[in-house]
Amino acid sequence: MVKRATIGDVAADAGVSTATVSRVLNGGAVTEATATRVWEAVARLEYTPNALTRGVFAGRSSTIGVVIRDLSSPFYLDLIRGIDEVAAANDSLVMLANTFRRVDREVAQVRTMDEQRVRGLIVTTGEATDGRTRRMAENGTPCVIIARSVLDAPPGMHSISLDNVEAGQLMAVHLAGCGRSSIGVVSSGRRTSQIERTAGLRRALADLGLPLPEDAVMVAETEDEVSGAVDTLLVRGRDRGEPLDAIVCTTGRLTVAVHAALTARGIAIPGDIAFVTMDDFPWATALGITVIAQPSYQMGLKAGELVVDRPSGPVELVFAPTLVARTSCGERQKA
Amino acid sequence: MVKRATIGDVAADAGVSTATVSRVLNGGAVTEATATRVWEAVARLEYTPNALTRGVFAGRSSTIGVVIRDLSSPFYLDLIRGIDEVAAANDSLVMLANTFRRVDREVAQVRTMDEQRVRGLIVTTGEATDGRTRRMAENGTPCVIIARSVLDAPPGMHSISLDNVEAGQLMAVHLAGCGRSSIGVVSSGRRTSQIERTAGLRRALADLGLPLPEDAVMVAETEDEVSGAVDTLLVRGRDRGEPLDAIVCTTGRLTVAVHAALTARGIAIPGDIAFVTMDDFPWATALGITVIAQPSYQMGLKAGELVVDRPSGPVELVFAPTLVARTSCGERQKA
DNA sequence: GCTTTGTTTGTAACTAGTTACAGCAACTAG
DNA sequence: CTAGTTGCTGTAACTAGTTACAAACAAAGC
Repeated sequence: MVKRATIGDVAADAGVSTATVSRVLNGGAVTEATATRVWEAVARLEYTPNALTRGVFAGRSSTIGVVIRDLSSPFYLDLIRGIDEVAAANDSLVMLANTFRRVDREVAQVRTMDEQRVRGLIVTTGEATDGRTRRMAENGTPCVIIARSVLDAPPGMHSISLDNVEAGQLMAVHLAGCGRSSIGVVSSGRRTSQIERTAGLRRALADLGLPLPEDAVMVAETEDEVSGAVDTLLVRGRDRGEPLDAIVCTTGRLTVAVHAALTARGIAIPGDIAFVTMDDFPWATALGITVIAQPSYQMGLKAGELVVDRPSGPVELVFAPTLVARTSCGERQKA
Repeated sequence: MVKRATIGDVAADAGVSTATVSRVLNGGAVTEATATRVWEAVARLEYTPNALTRGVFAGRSSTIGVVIRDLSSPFYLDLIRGIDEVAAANDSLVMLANTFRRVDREVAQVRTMDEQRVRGLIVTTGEATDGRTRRMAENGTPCVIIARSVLDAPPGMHSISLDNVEAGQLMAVHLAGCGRSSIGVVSSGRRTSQIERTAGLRRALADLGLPLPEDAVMVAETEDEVSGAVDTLLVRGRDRGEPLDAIVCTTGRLTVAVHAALTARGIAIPGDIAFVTMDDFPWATALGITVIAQPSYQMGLKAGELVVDRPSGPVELVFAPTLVARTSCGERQKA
């Protein structure tokens, strides 16, 4: 095993002090002749500076930490792409952690990010990590909370989210416009985003004279629970005397499962039942699925900028959703 | 801005030396009474140890570096999940970099990973980074090259790849079994994996008495080039007097584009043309697309283990592909 | 009661860098 | 010819930890 060259080795090889090598590397005042000799030594010894040591002195590393709940969601993928774009433009790297939707791992990974003294932290975690991110913000590490807003955020603690009420309303108006009136909802749980989307949907539906009964909303935590939830929705609609003519899914994570549950029962989309879901994805076009799209790449860009630019106060950004109409709600095709 | 507590602050607060605090934190010999006082000080000051400083002393950090060419591919997503699994079990984090398929960024990011003194590096880059990864391996940083093999790898430099020839052969046998004889191939370029898959396909086809002409293979570097490539393939087949009855895509990255090109032309799958592609993905079931699946999660697991376990010699692992038959090749359904 | 042994703790050196400050040489100005 | 200024370089202190070594102390053995 070959030992790595240190700045001391380079200094010895070039016949100067470590201070001078450091100055050459970081652009201080040095003679051109000295600089040349140092660069030659760097090349000869294949010197690669130790970013950890640099980080120790600077008080923080140059990497941006990102904690994601579920890497498989296309929303997060585009978000990361946006962050990565900003990171690359600022000589940063992205340190990514996936929590697999487990709270204990969220807490552990945010702590690790803190230990790593990340330049900034972008998280999609729940409230369990708020204590630490708050403290990190106070310690001078900008933190960006994605997909929910934060009460009484201290300076340096930001949030980026979607206007979820608006997302629900867009769905309601679109479904009503397509002549649907008996709607079932598959939601994914207790997160604020889910509740707001359902609330927006319900309010807009009510405004259109189409009340959404409480029992027309089913919660499915995992993909396995989706099939049963869809069944229940179908049965309840029939019992109510208003067989379902539309299914709304309030989370992109369960789109595949809901779609599979419907087709497995031989239900035609949109023939029998209309289908709208959250988050655009590559195959939505091929499948003709109408979705509410989030500007996830833009959100990632903004998150990265908040980390790099370090605005003084807490910043709260809310992005507008857009409806991408395709064919899954029985949309009339343009002639 | 509140300054972070250091080990010195904890020591002062507990009335001991920094050495004792370090011993409490890392499990050295200390009285229970001292340990209690130290832990109380840690809690009181909300002390978070600096992983950078630890890394300086240890000579390396505890994070695993991963450089990915294209985060949007489901193959890489599962690979990362596998790596992350091993990382989590070993108190590591994954530091991820996306190169957006640009060689200059690959080189820069592998260098940054080296500067960060990652515990190990897992890359899906091209040959341009081999010089550095070789050197890193010699310096004691295990490197795992994904999706291609490496000639004369030094100790600590490993490779994990798919049996690409076998993948091509599986496609050939399956298509022939479905009664297809005139096959067009959309490939994505000069990478070894692509060439091997096409070679395997051609060889197995020839064995079955179905030669694959040179001009039945089109290269599409980007998604934009796919539509034109498919057109050319269609025209050439017709000119040859053997209109295409199957299209093979040798990269998962272009699956969406090839599928879209086919459906945009009103070509029915599998009615008019059969379709097989690489890499399984969530929507493949819904769409009935037959694929050659890679055990990407397992590959990630192995990659992570090579980093953590540091076997002495160079290890070369080749995984077997499996064909997941659905309906896109006109498969006979089981009764 | 003294020596031996073992445990706990502190001192100080070490990791690989950065930087404040001082020193020294060369050049300019009086 | 000397004083002041400027520019380059080295010394040494600093970052926040870890650890080898030695010292201190108590308990046990003789």
